[in-house]
Amino acid sequence: MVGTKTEGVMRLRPDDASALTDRVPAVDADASAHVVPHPARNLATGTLGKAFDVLDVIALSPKPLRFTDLLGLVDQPRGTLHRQVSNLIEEGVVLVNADGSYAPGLRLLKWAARAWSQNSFRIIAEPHVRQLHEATGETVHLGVLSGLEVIYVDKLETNQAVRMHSQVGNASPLYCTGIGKAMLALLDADQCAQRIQQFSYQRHTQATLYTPELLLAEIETIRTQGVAHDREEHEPGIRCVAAGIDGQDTGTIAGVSVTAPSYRIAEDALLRWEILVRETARSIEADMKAKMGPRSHE
Amino acid sequence: MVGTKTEGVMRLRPDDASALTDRVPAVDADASAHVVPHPARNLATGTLGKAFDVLDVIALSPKPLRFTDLLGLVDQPRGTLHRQVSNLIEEGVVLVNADGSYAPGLRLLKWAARAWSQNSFRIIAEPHVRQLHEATGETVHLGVLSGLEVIYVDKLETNQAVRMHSQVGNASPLYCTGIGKAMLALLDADQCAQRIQQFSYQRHTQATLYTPELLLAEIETIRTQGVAHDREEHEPGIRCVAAGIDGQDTGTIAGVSVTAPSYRIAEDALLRWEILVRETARSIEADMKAKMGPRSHE
DNA sequence: AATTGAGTTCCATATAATGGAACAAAATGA
DNA sequence: TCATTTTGTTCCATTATATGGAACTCAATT
Repeated sequence: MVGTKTEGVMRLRPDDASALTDRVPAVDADASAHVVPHPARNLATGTLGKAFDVLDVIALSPKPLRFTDLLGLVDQPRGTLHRQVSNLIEEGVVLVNADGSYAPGLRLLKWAARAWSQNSFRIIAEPHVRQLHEATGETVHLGVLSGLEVIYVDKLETNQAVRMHSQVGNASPLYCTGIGKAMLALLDADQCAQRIQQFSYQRHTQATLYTPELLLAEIETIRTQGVAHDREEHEPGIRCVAAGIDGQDTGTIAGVSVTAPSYRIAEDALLRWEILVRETARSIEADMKAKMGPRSHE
Repeated sequence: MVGTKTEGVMRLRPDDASALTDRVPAVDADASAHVVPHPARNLATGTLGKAFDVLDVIALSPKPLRFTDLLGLVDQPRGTLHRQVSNLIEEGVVLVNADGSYAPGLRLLKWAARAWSQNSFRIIAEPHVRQLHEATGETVHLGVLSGLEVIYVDKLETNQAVRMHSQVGNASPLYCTGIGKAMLALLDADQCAQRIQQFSYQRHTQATLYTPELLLAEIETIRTQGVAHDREEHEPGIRCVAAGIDGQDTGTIAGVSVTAPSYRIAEDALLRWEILVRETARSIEADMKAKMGPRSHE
């Protein structure tokens, strides 16, 4: 019986990419960085795949899209696209704004609330993540590999703020985040290489590893060290230490990390984190083995 | 409508209530919902509708379902259902647990995070909701009408607890919640009557209005008073005062509420809340009118 | 070894999605 | 103001896709 005592609680926050606080200047001052399409899209197989493809474009677009905008982003004839969107609207997963632009619908919230609260990996990992948070006193993330991205499923913030935010459900690229790189290092050569090819690299900061070569070398290092560092590669001024979690026969690949602003991190803290984060990852793996068992198929 | 008891251990929530009592409401496999936007479920139109129907059953089930369980809940032949589920899995919206049971997938989180953060109604309502929270010092909910349910899109809790929880995305029935009843009172006679017929009533508490007649009378009262009361009709010991929000030509029907445990509510507070909640609803409506404009099409 | 139950695959058929083109409705602009 | 373009919507013969009954595999049970 895995996770019989779920806390049906999900916290969402507006997409504020900053891993840390609101004081981060946000690199995306230049809109051009954001305009870049949607990196991790499925190759639409079947009717369902195509519909989700459209939903993806609508949901993941940084700006509201109207019909013609969509038409430019999705490779579909007008009539077809129109019907696909109509269906999505009728199903409540897409809604139409006042100006005719589309947005993802609230029906998705309901599904997601369940997806989060029922997720057995997250449930198993939670106590370990909390322990890491208490041990370090810094922000801790828990993320899961999904395609070319890491999807965050939990976050414990250094609670200095009055309100506690979370960015559950937000996604980041693999190549410029600690958890992302740690997960890549866990994949077998093929899987890893394949993804490294597919990324559409962007220099989020000066330190971003923005070529397959740089990334491959980094991942080699991560493999030997067992931890990954994000040295302000995603957000300026933000560092993190992460470790990958290999779900083995459960099929889950995930990661944990500790994050903090660079100026606050002492050398010895960094070392201590490496150990703690690695231990946390190992504990979670052990717990998964004990509580989840092998996956039956696929 | 939710355990605001901060003791953190015995938190009961709509979702996991069934984890304890195994009466299993068994996913309302009822009904012939037609005209309503996206009804609870059923009458799957097109391939997409059928797929979402399956997803709904998987996501909304109180207990993990394996293939044969699903087969009993969805009206589809084996071969068909198998392919539908396979497609959902391939698309990442359904995942397979270790024991072969299905669960909603994490891809939904990403969509939902966007749906929430982009939702213009929620954005407009937020400052008003926060103001109400500050004025009352009690838990405040913001919910939107979706089919036969209210989906909560925001929640400000009385922050006595260390961790702040939210149940964004959770859904509750219309007939036994303050916001739900307030929204019903806002609908035109047809829409209202239609839903009142479709509900599958359950006596959540002693006070639950569990027949169409009781409910209709209540709604009449709500119409004249402009506020709805939840007198421990959903959760024992929990009361709330709610007001409906009529989005007019935006098509949105929503509601706000103030919630607290019965023992803590003084008579004068109740009166004060009625006024504050109603004012909040009116302010949100005004803001919507100003900032959203009419919807272009159905 | 025989039997049941759960899950998966196959494939002729029916059904639903497709997409080009014609149509309607706003927005533009001269 | 009316013509013109842009944007969104509908139609329908064609084609691709989903359908579902049946046969099959693989474990558990007896």
